[in-house]
Amino acid sequence: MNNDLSQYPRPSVTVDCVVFGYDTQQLSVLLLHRKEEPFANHWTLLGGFLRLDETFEVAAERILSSKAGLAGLYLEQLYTFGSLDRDPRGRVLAVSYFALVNPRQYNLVVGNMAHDLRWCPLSDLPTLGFDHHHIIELARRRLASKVTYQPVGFELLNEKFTITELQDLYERILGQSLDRRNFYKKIMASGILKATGERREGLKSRPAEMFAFDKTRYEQLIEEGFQFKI
Amino acid sequence: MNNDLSQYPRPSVTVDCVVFGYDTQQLSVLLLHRKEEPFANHWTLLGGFLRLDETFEVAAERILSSKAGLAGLYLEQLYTFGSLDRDPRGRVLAVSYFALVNPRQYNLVVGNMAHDLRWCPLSDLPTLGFDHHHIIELARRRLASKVTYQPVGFELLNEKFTITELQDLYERILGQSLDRRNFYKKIMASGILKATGERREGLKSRPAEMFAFDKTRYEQLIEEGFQFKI
DNA sequence: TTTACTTTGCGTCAACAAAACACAAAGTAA
DNA sequence: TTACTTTGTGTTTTGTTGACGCAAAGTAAA
Repeated sequence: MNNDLSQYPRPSVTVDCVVFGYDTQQLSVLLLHRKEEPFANHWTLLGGFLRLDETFEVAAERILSSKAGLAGLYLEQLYTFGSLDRDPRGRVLAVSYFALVNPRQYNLVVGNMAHDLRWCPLSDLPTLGFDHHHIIELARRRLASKVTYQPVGFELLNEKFTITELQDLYERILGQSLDRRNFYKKIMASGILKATGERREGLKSRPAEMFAFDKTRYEQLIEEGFQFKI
Repeated sequence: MNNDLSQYPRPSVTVDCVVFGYDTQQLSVLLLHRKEEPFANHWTLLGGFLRLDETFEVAAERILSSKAGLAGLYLEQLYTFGSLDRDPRGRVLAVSYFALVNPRQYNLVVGNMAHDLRWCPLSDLPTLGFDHHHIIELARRRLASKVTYQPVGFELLNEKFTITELQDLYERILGQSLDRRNFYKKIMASGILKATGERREGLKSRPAEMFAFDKTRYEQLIEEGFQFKI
């Protein structure tokens, strides 16, 4: 290493976000329709160039806010992609993040570049630009593995939800069906939900009790060495 | 995004490697004593600037080879660090990798910059430059979690080893002691070891049988849906 | 108001996996 | 021989998971 950084050629670096949303019983990602080259008229993840005065997280928040009007999301670094040919313009690294959001709690605000912005179901993705298919696939796997040992899924639901709703979300994330009664017992026994007293009304059968994620209790349990697991 | 990359300021990017080694019943990392600023006379991870014509993996191999004479190691991306002040020279991102190596199988070749290069026990690390303490701590946790569901530890041992040696390695990685008999049964039942017929001689008690990791068999088992677990 | 139907909440039981522990066999050291 | 250490295998106890039964609480229709 040398003390003068300017003598080394530097790559461009983008921060690309895989924003997961869950609504009407579907797991989706937020995609943006590009107008400019490269990959004009292709769908891509929300991304942008990292500025030298911001961390990855700050860049991700700027990008999510300016391109979709989203703020304060759960964010986690996923992986950094660096193949030589992933961007036709030259050497561009992508530090990828994944985010979880409840689409009902935010209105999408399309940025001033006026691209089309849309929730696309994971089960039916369009052709994507760059290596974004690859990034989404990795994010999907990471989410599936994460959800089994950390209560992250709640970010995707309304504040109050029924156990059945929670189970449906888990089944979509994991891609497999779970026994309703065992799931119920497991999640209740974990102690991380608090009853709200309310019930989901207006359906054609017995109204289910609604619960909320008890973050304080969860942190307390973690302190005591408890391990969340589904 | 714009088609001309040159208009955006670009960060420098290094690839930094956490090389784990296990020998004489200790888990160590390979560290390099710096002579130049910044952090002259501090110990740091093996790292170097990414070149525009190489992937992270190629860069890691170049760095490990040129600075320590190591080649063909098990490599895995760990995390990308990007805080604003992690390098006093300016904005430098670090794409970190961790590597596993059996110190007995390689002779360290100190690079032509003639730094001091040393295996430092994880339990007794010196003060490190940059945020490398932080990187090592993350790598340590990742290795501990990985070793429970993937047979990666074998990279750290000789080709042939006894079950007791394997258990000692696991105990050091996990930081907890395991029941000898249960460990023995579990690892044998997994089917990923093949007997060599040889025995560890010259000790003061019953000679133990030596085994080798059966990679072919492991891949076959994975194919059948088997899940490795300790 | 009765009956049929759906979904919820809770319980049971068997199968399997993990943790705790007993012990003989195979070597070395005195 | 005897004492000692470590290895390889077995058994028992405990805990967890998966499969499934069923009454309770609601709606819809007769």
